[in-house]
Amino acid sequence: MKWTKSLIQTLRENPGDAEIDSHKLLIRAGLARKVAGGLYAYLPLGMRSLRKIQQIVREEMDRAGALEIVSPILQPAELWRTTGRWDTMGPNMFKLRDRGEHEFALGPTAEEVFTDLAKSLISSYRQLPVTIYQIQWKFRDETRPRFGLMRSKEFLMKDAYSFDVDAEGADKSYWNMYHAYERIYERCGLKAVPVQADGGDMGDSMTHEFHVLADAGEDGIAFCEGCGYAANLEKAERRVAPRADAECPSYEEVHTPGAKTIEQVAAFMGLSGSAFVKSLIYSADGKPVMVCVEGDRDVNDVKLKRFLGAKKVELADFETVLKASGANAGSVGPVKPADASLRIVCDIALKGARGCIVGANKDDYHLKNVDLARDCNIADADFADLVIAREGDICAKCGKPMAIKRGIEVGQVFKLGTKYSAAFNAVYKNDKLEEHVMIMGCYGVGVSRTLQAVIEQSHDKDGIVWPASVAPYQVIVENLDPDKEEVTKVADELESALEAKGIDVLVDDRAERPGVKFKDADLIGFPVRVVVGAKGLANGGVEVKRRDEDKSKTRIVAPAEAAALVAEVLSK
RNA sequence: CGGAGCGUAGCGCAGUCUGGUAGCGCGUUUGCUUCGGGAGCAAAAGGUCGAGGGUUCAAAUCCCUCCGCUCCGACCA
Repeated sequence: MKWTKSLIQTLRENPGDAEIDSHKLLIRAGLARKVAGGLYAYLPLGMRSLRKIQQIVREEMDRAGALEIVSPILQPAELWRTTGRWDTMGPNMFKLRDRGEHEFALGPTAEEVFTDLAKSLISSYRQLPVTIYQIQWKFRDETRPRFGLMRSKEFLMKDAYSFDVDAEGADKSYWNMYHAYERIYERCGLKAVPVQADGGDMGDSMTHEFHVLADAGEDGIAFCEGCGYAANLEKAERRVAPRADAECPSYEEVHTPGAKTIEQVAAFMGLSGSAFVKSLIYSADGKPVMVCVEGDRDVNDVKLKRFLGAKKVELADFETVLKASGANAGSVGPVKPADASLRIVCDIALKGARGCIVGANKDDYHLKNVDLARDCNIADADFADLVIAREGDICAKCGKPMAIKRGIEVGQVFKLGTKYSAAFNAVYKNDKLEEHVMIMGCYGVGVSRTLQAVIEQSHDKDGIVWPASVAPYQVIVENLDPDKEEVTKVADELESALEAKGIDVLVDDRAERPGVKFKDADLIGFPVRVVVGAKGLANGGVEVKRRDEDKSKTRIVAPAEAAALVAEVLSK
């Protein structure tokens, strides 16, 4: 391929609306263009990389024994009503009607469609286990698309669904996909780490997210250096040393006019945040609950939800707060709330806490010298790990401190159990003609997000540094003198020789100055650059350099041997 | 959905406060000179100033309404 015929457009300046490096490079290198907020067109270069990632995913899925199909993007509402998700997915799903007023969704995922298909295709245990997948565009009405392809309204996802006769089989299918994912990311040149995640509505289901570590990542992950435990912040469990607080005298009221937040009260009283107990009124499936954590901690909604066994938890509205505690938010505390029957749950770190400062359940007042056991009505069983893990928290498994890093979620594997198959009555018959519900798993790879994650993980100040496996072209041949026939002849012959070896090559045949061409080559990030110029040819040959190596490593070789050298350099 | 900001040439921006009929850099086209890490000179093309309404002799600029985009937060299989 010749540059002058390739519609490649690079930009000298960063796009004004990009924040993170990978997003800037995506646009500057001419891989994609924004069409509207959260919607992108993949240009020829970006399309080539996207296809390479797809192909890796496809090969590894096939190798794992999964079967590729394609299902409609436009999905009928009735499938979603079967599981109740037409309503529970809420505004995250794009919904529309046809001219006959029939309702449809633009598929945000495809559990329903695949379960329904499996129901119609599978009737016997002899057909199981089976895993089906597709690589298809997905749609989510994100409230806030951002960071280019990282979070967009439309994205390419590989989604797979496994169907098994029993839990043991489902476990096998799960780990089969898990290992396929490890291979996929490795082949994409990505360091993706599996981390444990919360099963959400599926309770304690087994699930792992695959994260590419990057400061620009949207998710926090806790890592234990000691035992290798890795979990996202929603899930990460911590161990807490028992407190040995000294006994304190009876509590007393302190007037704290106008001080609402912990910081304000702390400043008012000249104390640090950790001496405080932060008390929040939550609504759990509509019922108010008070949640107490150390003053400088944040409540983890996911842990709270799981602990309470609730379907939905959210901060209560002001009315509920006032009714439950007797005060407005800012002066709420666990000592004698207005609603005497109010359940109070506490973070485990508060077990045995004495001498604390809490809200007085009376506007503009706090209490000091509170002993939670002595002064509050809290059940022993209502102490649990309820906060978001942070740097230095103690690993629940091994007792070593954990580190917090940021990650980009590029995939997830999930044991679904029978949630969907039961809703659809997707059953098989066993060898005794008895019907059983199939056990399912689902497995996603964000293909377009992976593309950007590669860039985020692999770039420098000059541009992208593509791994050879997913680079738009593996090699760029810089024809520095396209107006000189003898130079062009060498460049074009090299192009043919490389293509004959199955290597993607782009020939930069533009009548630009060398500096412009080198800058563009670095920006786009071709793994190997070959320079063909009159000056070089006169000095013995063409130059071969890897993008990730310094100029000083440049190899000079006779034109006839260049193709072989490029193949060798590329394979390193 | 709450808070903030921005919409002016393909891209990046100035001009808006204090109204007077649109400008800079990059890119594009042409010519000459250059030519190994984003060249120089000269010329040229390219704009419903986000949309609609209002005030005014006159609106990119002031007022109103709407739309779009971005950031922070909430949310996120």
